[in-house]
Amino acid sequence: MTIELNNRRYCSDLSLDLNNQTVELAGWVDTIRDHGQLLFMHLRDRSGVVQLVFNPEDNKDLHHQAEQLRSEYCVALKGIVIERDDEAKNPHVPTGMLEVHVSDLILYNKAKTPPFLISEKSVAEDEHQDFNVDEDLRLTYRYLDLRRHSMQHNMITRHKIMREIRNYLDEKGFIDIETPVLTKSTPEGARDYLVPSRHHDNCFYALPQSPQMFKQLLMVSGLDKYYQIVKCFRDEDLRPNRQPEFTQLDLEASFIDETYIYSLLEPLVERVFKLAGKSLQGPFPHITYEDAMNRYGNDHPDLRFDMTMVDVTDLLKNVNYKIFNTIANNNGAIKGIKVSNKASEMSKNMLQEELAKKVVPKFGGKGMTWMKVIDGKLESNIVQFFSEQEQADLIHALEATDNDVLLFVADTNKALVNDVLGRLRLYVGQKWGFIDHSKIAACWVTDFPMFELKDNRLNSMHHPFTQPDDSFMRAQTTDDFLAVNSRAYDLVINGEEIGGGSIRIHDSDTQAKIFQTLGMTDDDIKQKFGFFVEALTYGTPPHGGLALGMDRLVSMVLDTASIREVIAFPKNRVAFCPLTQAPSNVGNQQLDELKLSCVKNV
RNA sequence: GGGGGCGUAGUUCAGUUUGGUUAGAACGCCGGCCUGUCACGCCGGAGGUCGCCGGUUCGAUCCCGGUCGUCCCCGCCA
Repeated sequence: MTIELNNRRYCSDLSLDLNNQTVELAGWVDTIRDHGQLLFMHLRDRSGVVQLVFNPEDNKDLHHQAEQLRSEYCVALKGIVIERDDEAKNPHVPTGMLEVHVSDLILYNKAKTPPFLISEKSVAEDEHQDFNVDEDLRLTYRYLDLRRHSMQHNMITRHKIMREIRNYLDEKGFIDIETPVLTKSTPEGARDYLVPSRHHDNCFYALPQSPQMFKQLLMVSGLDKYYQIVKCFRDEDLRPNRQPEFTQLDLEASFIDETYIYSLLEPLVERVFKLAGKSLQGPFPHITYEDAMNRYGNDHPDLRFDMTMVDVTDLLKNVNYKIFNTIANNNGAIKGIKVSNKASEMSKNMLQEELAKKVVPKFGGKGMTWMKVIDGKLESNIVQFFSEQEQADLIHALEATDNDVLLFVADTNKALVNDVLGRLRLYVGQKWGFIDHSKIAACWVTDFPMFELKDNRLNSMHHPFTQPDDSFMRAQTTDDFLAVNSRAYDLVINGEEIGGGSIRIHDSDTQAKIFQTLGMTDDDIKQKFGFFVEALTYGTPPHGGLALGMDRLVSMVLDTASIREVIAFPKNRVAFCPLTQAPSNVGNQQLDELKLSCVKNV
């Protein structure tokens, strides 16, 4: 028997408009409910499920055939759409008002019992019901994991986001141009993945950490507006939200400034989140790097809640509390956050034993001081060391009112105070319900330092092609250079860095001085960036761009636990693919051709 | 590279505290019954190298050492 499938429909396309009509469907057996005579089944395809009915009174042979079916068997069928009786309708399933009375059935393939349950039962109420299976097992059988409805939803949404981005950038005049994957190793940044060359002895390609130099070369070429959704590779240790290969939206444009980038990206981000029914409005707030560090303790502030850090060092220069006094008078910092309206809920025991003694030390802090605001006065285990004036100053500085809790971190190392208190802010915000998870809070972080000290040497904070501010060409000393800001910007959403970019250097004098400042010799430059510096001398336009981490963005839009949920075939935590067993050994013949040999480490 | 957690049935987990006869549950799977189920129900059944190697012991899933795998935190990620 054959069933004509060119007009087949998806399960969730079925509606009462098709009542009493014949339809063709194809997919996998999702669930079976066998009543001995009447046999119900859910058929699943990528759109969802629909209930099939086999009644032996209608067709005994067919019913017998259907009784042989098991979960995950691949089938096609022909049947009539029938509206269910009212009491038999299932409001939890989108097609629950109807069912298909099957007349013809083809079994394409049986299936072994899968290593984990694929059916998600189509229970709409808790769509994110627990799917708790070891991730390596899921990755080993990823093709079955991807048969699950929620994974298909993730993949389909990812596709829609990519399509939205391409449409938008096309509207804006951007051209999609591919850049090489086999390319040149760059000395800066992350570790490169290397590919040995068979044609050139002792030579290696590197997989791109990003198409950075190529996209700038495209601007030299006059292509003007470029974008690409492209894989990038970095051989660093993995983290939950990090993969050795990941996808970036990479874009670059000429004759533009920061304002152009902001106004280009903001509607794009809005449209992307709108695909998942989430709204946010531009313009996104701007916050300088310095502000972000001082008020939030990191350069990727979570603006979904307030609780900003306040510096009270100057108020406590004469305080009797010895720890604070020493720190305040030795160039240290004392900073606090206000936990609004939680004094009655946060017990002294929790504040002291949990936060001060366990949580804060885990964040690298030496200690934490807490105070509660009760009847306009401060209460804590150390409040007697603070004068009335100092107490009033603290309440005023943190704009505290009754039932607030103030948490302070102090250290002679100012950067440490920002770091520890920033982490504490996030911890408290999370644990005590200050984060509104329905909210999308985006911002631009700007005015990054151009350089940072790394192993006591000047190092590019963003990358060496970033345009510095005007003070750079005058700068001489290390301190001068450290004071230079760059024209870089990061896009931060809900406390996560989603992307970043900069206005680039377009004249070779500035570029040369940057390389020089970074301690690179002429030979270094020539060998590593020679072609690039040369290119800058042929009429380079002013230009700039940005790259967005697409895996993180999609993961955020879909609210998944990790980026691996939005990547079809990810690597696991140790950069291994349990499905293909990559990376793996290769034969000696392959190694010989590459003139490589493995040094066994015994 | 440093620190920590975990590894028991196809899956998710109990059990190990205090070593002791036959290692359990739920779901899944197989068989039987069942005409309106949709987490169908009822009855029955199969299914285990307790990650691996070694040690202690009369005896090890349990204690100790090592090893492998995996997850988390820090370093790292221009």
